[in-house]
Amino acid sequence: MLSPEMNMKPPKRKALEAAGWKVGTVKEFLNLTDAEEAYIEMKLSLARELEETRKAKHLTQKALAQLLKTSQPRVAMMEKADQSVSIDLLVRALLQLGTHLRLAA
Amino acid sequence: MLSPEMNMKPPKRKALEAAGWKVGTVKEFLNLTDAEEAYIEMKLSLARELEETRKAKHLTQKALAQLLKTSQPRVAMMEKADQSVSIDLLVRALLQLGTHLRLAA
DNA sequence: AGACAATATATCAATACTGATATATTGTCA
DNA sequence: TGACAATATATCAGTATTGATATATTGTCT
Repeated sequence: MLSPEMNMKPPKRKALEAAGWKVGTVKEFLNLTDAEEAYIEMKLSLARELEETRKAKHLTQKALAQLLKTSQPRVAMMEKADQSVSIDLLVRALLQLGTHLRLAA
Repeated sequence: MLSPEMNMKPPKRKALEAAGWKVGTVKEFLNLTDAEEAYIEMKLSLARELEETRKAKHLTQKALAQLLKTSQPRVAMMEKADQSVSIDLLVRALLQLGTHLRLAA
C-alpha cells in the first residue's frame, strides 16, 4: 500500500480535518509528478486486470504461475503491482493469457 | 525476456524471394507466438508514438534526451524499439512528455 | 480447535535494463 | 566537395527486474 490516507473514505477525512489534520492526496504526500502518478495508475490497472482474468479462468496463483512459467510469489507481487514488477511483466502475462491489450495515445 | 529467436534481426525477405526462396511471414520464420507478436507490436507503436511526439515538438534526439534525463543514443534505441528498451521505458518517456496513454483491455 | 489450500512476504543469485561514452553513419547546406 | 548537425551503432558498468526458495499469514473447511 502506498499510504494509509489512500483508502480513507470522505467521512474519516472530514473527521481528521475537524481535528486539525491537513490531509492531502497520496500524490501530494509522496510528491509524485503527474507522470509518476500516471505510471503507477497504469500498473495498478494492469495488475487488477491480471487478477480478474485469473479469477475468471478459475485459476489459483500457483496454476497461473505454471502457465506463465514463473512462481506463485511472483504472481502475488504482480497482482499487487509491487515495485519490483515492471509494466513489461504485467503486459506479457496478460498477452499470454490471451487478453487483447491496447496501450496507446 | 522473449524467446531467443526474437533477438534475430528481420531477414531480408525480398532478397530471399529474389533468390528463389519461398518464405512466410516474419512471425512464422521466427516462430513467434501470438503473445510475442503482440508484445513487439505494442513496443513498436509506442516507439512510433515517441518519435512522432518528439518531432511534433520540434526536438532533436539530443534535446529530448536532456528532457528525459538520458542520452541521445538511448533515445535512438527507444525510437527503434530496440530489444534493450523496455515498454516501461517507452511508457515513462511518453508520460513525461505529457502524452495521455490509454489502456484498453 | 486442527488440517489443508491459497495467498503473502522476505531474500537472493542470475539476468535484463539503463545511462553513459566513444565512435560511426547519414543528412543538409553552402 | 567540406563542414557541421543529427541520428545510429557498439560497448560496458551500475542498477533494476526476475524467478526461485523458504517461510509466514490468511482463508476454508470439518
